[in-house]
Amino acid sequence: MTLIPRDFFARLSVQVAPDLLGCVLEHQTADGLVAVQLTEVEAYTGATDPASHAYRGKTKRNAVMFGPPGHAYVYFTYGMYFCVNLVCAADGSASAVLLRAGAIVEGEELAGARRTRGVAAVSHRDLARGPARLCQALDIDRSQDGTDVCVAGSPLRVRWPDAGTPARSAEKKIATGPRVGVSSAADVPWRFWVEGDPTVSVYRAHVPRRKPVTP
DNA sequence: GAACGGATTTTCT
DNA sequence: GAAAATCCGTTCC
Repeated sequence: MTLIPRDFFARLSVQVAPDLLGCVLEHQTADGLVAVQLTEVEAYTGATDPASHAYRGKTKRNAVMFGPPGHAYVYFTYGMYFCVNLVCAADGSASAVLLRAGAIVEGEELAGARRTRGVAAVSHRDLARGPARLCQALDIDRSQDGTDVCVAGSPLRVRWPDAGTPARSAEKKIATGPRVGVSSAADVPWRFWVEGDPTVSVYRAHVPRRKPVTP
């Protein structure tokens, strides 16, 4: 098991994002270990990216994005869900990669239990298919915000793929396209995924939320 | 297979 | 007051 060095993240998020495909995110909790191999990510920057949380400057929520690379930025969204990012670029520069989807490679039973919570069973491909689902399967929430993922003692960390699972080799093609759920800067192809992988979430163009009916 | 509404916090206007 | 880096159940093709 080899963790990814911090230098890897000390680049622009657009460069880090495609290299992250195939890497494995692990979360060690009291219940056990769940690991997910990434198949879909999106890059975000700061001041020059209108779709980024950091576009309008530093807030209490996005402060971690402005910090040093190799840390996790976890945010709560739509009143119900968490999404996790890995912070890139130098300290002081807001930049991150959103982890959108992946395949569970360890702790699948535990991940399934977290995802279903007693309801219908979830198929293997759907366990971490989507950013909020990925967090749910790994039991990630705001208490992991700011966690250093580059140290072995951390409960949340990122490592290179196993030797036998070359997801990011010449065999696998990487596709790019517009980011999901983003209304501004939709022309920037900063979404990266492993072509043909069943765990990649289906693309949905941004649909503006219909305004509430006020009779 | 696609489209819509609901849940509900953080942030900005 | 409204929109957002979402998911899920329901409804209608």
